[in-house]
Amino acid sequence: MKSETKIRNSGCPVAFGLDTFGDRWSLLVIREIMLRGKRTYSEFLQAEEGIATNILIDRLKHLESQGILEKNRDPENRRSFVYSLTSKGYDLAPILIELIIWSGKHDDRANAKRDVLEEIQRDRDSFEMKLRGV
Amino acid sequence: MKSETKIRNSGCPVAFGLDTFGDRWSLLVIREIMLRGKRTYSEFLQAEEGIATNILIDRLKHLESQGILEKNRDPENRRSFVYSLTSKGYDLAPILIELIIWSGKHDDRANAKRDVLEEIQRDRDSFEMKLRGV
DNA sequence: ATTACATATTGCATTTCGCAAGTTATTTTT
DNA sequence: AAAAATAACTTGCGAAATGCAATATGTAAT
Repeated sequence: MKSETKIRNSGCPVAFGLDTFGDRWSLLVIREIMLRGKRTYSEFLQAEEGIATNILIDRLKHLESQGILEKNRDPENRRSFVYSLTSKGYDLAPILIELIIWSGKHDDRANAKRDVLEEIQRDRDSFEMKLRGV
Repeated sequence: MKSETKIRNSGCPVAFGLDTFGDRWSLLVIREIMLRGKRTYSEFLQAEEGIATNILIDRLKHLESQGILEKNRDPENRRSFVYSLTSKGYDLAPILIELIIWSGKHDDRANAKRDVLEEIQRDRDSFEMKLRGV
């Protein structure tokens, strides 16, 4: 996990966030958990974007080391591990929501999925509560 | 600019946003413009994080091709170009704000800069207006 | 014409990524 | 108890992206 060693450490909050989860895959893993209820390594692998196994495990370890995810054995399936968001991880919900709003406004592809966007527009606060599992 | 060819195109708004500006440098360029009033190639190069020249020009072209930036000659210095945000680019303000809020909450380094965070907390809406140049 | 400045490009070593195959640990089936 | 199946990794290697230094191109001032 080399990516962890390279820290810009500029003190800027934007740079801090980018160092923590600002790569092409971390937010997709977080989306799988927060928006789609996925929890295990093999479920993340099935995501439509097709993440490679070594990249996935690298990101899971990184996010875990950053206190965004935590890993525990699945009590219902002893050979499986469950990744879940910490409160620090759930605090990413507003970023995810703003990302969805931005894309909803600017992605004009016909196949763009609009259901989540409409749900946000109806009631953003309760959508955020839902993401947080409250 | 190979990064442009690799598009996940999954239809998911999170993936769309990540494809558009979800690398380690794009948001830093946008920060330079939106939060620090920087406008030119050489100003971006001076950012504390130290972006390489080839990466910078790659990202500028990419963001321009995505309609987030536009490039014009500086009327006051005819040998310089000015990059500015389009309205699509300014719409990234809420994402930047949420990123700053998240980092402000979770970056416990002593040197983390808190002035911007406090300004957001006092009045988020007028901070966003300020970023948008309104 | 020369110099200086600003933007951009090129070459090359290093790092990361993506894909396929293999490994380890645990559980189920026979 | 042995074999098969499942889940979570790990490894190897070619391809792509990145970082750094040097060079090139275009514009303006002297």
